Amino acid sequence: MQGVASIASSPRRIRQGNEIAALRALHEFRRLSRADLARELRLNRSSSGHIIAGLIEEGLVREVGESAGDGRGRRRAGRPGILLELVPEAVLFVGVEIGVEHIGVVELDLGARAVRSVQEPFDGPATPVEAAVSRALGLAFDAMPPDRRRLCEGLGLATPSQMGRTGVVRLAPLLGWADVDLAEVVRRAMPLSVPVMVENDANALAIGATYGRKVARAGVTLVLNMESGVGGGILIEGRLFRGAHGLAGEIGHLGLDRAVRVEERIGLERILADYGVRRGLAQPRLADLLRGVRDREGGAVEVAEGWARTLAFALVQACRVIDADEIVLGGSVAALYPLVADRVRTHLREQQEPSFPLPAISVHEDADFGAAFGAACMLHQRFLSWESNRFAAAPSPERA
Amino acid sequence: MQGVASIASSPRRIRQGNEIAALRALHEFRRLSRADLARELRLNRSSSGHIIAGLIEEGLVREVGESAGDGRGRRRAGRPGILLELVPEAVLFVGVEIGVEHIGVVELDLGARAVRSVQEPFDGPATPVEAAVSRALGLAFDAMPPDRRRLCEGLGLATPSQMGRTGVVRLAPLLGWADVDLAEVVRRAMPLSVPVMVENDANALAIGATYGRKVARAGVTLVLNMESGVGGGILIEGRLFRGAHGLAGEIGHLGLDRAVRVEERIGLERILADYGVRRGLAQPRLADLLRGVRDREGGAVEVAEGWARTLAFALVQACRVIDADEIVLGGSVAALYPLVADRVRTHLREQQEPSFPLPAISVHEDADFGAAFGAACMLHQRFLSWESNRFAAAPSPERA
DNA sequence: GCAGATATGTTGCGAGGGCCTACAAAACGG
DNA sequence: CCGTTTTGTAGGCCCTCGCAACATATCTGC
Repeated sequence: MQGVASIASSPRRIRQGNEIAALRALHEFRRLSRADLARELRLNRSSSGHIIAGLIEEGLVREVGESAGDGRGRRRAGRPGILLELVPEAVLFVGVEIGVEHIGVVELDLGARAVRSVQEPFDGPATPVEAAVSRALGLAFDAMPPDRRRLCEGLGLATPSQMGRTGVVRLAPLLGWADVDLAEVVRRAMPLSVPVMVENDANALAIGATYGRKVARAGVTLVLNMESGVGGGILIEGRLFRGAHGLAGEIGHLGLDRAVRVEERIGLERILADYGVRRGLAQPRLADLLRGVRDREGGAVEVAEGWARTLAFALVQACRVIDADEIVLGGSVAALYPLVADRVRTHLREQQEPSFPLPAISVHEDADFGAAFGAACMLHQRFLSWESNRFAAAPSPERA
Repeated sequence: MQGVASIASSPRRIRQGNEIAALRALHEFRRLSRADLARELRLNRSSSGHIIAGLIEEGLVREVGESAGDGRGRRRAGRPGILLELVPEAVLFVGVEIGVEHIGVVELDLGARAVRSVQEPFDGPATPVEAAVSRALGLAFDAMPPDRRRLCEGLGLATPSQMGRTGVVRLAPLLGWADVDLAEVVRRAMPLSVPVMVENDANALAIGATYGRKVARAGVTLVLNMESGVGGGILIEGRLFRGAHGLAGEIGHLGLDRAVRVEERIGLERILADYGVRRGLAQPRLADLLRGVRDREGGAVEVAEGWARTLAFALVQACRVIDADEIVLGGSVAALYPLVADRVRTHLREQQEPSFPLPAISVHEDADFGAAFGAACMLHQRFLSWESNRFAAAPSPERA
C-alpha cells in the first residue's frame, strides 16, 4: 500500500475500483439510477449496469420500488431510471470505546447509521489490557446472534492512547498501558476473523463528528474533545490526519506561554474549580455553571469569559499552523460555547490577522458514543476503500 | 479530479497509471532493469517490458550501456538486466520566483536537477502584477532557444502571496497585490501552452527543500523559511499540505503569548537589532553575529540563546498541532542553528512532554533559488502524477 | 572447458474489463 | 397517437494484464 506500487493495477483491479466508486457514490447520494451512476463515475451506461449487477448479486445494493424523479418530484422526459440504494442491513461495523470510566459499543450499518449502542461503567486504570479488551469484545459480541455476527465486516477500537499507524500503543497514561500491540491483542481475542483497527479516542471522535455529512468534505476540519483534558483530531478532505505519531491535533497541550498549557485553563476541572471558588461552592457541576452563564450570574460570566478568551487563543494558534476552515467542538464542555459564541468570535478576530479568514465553528451534539461511533466509521470508510477486505482473496498472492 | 470519480478507471487508465508508476520508480531509484521495475510495481515482467517500450518510444526513458550489478558491483547469478533510466533532457520545467527585491528563474530537467538559474534585481512593490509577470516570463523564456522551449512541460510561479488552490491571489501585502487571478494573468502572458501552477513562496520553498530525497517520504515535515519574516510550509508524505486557504505552516505568526508573535523574536531584523544594541553597533550584519556566537562573544551568545529558546517554543507549539517528525530550517537565519543546536534541543526537551517524540532538525543549504526551484518541483511532481497533461488528449471528452 | 543453475527479456495466447453501437422499453408532450 | 427523450441491455471490439514458454546471458562447480 505504499508509494509507487499502489498506483499500478491489473485488469481485475479496474472492476474493484469501480465497485468501490459505485458504493461510495451510492453512500453519498443515497439513491441513484444506473444512468446517474454512469455520469457520476464517468463510465459508460453499460459498464455501470454491469457493475451494479455484480453488487446486487453480492447483496450490497438493491433496486428501490419508487422510480426516479429529479429529487424534487420533477420528472424529466424520457424513461425514468430504476433507483438504486445500498442495502443498509447487508453488513455491520462494530465500534468499541475503552475509556477510563466506561466501555461503549456501537453497531453501524452500511448506511453509516448507528443501529445499536450499549454502554457500561468500567474501571480503566485497574484493568490490564487483555482483560479490558476481553470485556469490551464481550459487550460487543456476546449478546449478538450468530447470523448477525456473520454480517460483521470489521471492528474499530478507540482508547485514550498514543498509538502508531499499525495499532501499537506507545503510551496510555490514563489506562496505565505502555508498549502494547493493542491491535494484535484485539485480533487474538476476536471471536471472528474481520479487519481490526485501533485509534486514539480523540482521533476517532474527530472522524465520527464529521463522517457522513459529505463523504469527502473539502477543506480542513479541527475537532476538539473537551472534557477534563482537551484532545483533538484533524481531518483533511474528510480523511484523518494522524501526524507522524498519531498525535496531530492535540491542542490541549499547546502552551499559552512557556509555563501554562491550554487544557489547564479550558478543561472541565479547571473551569469548575474556578466557578466553585468564585461562588463558594464545594462541588460545582457543569450544569450549574451553564445555568449561571445563561442567567448572567457574576462569577459564572467571568469564568465563561476567561474560557472564551483562552479557547480563542488556542484556536488561533492551531489555525496558524493548519489553516483550518472548520472547527467542531465536542465533549461536555462544548456546551459552554453557544453561550459565549460571540465573545469567542470577537477574540478570534482580535488575535488573528485581519487578512486571515476565520473558521466556521460548530458544536457536535450527541457525542455520547462519539469515540465508539467514530471507530466504527473508520471501518465503514475502510470498507468503501481499496483496503476493503472484499478483495482479500484477490489476485496478488505474493503479498503477506 | 474530485472524490468518487477519480477512483473509477478503464483499461486505458490502467496503462497510464502504470506508466506514471514506472516513471516515479525510475526517478526514485535512478536505475532499474525491467525486471526490477516489475517487482517494484508488482507487475508481470512482460507488462513491465511493454510499458517501458512505450516510454522509450516517447523518449522519456533510455537503456543505459552498463549492465545491472546489484548497486555495489555484486553480481547475482543469472542474466544481468539492462539498466534503464529517465532521459533527463527529455523535458523541462521552469520555476519562477517573483520576490520583493528580485526575480529568479530555475530550469529543472526530468531528473529534478536544476540545469540553469538566473536572478535579477527587481522592485516588487513598485511593479503592477501584469508587468511583474511579463518581466519574469521574459527572464525565463526570451533567451531560450525555440527547440528548448518545446521541451517545456510546465511553469511554476512562487510569490509572497496568500492564494487559493486555483491560483487566485487574495492578498500579497509585500507586493501590493490583492484579489488577482494570478494563474490567469500568467496563462495569458505565457508564450507557450503548458500547465501553469502558482504557489506561495514559503510553500514552494518547502517543496523544494524536501523534493527528491525520496519521492514520497513517509511522515510529516515542517519547513521554515527564516528571514525578516518567518514563513513555513508543511509536507505530508511528500505532498504539500496547503490548509484551507494556503496558509498552513505560517508559524511565524504563532503567538508567544497573546501580545507577541514568534517572528518578532526570531526574525532577522529583531536579532540583528538586539545584537546591535548589545554591542553598540549601528549596522550589525548576520555574519558578524554568527562570528560572535562562534567566538563565544558576550552579547552574541545571549542573542543566540534567546533565539534558540523562542525557536524551540515555536517548534514545540507547531509539533503539538501537526505532530511533525522532521523539521527543515531554511533562510539566512537558519545559519544560526548549527551553532546552538544543542541549546535548541535542550529547550525542546524541556518544553515538550517527555512522551512526545522529538522531531529531527536539519538545515537546508543552498536556498538561493529555493522558491523558484520549489515551484519547478511542483511541476515535476505534477508531470509524474495523474494530473500530468501527457493524458490531456486522452479519453474523456466531456471534461472541460 | 562445460553442464547446470539462475535470472532477464521477449513472444504468443487467453481472460477480463470498459467502450461503442444498436435496440427495446418507458415515460412525456403536443 | 406519434415523435422525443432517457434508460437499461446485448453484442462486438479493443486494450491491458497475467501466464507459460523460450532464447539469452551470466555465474558456479566440476
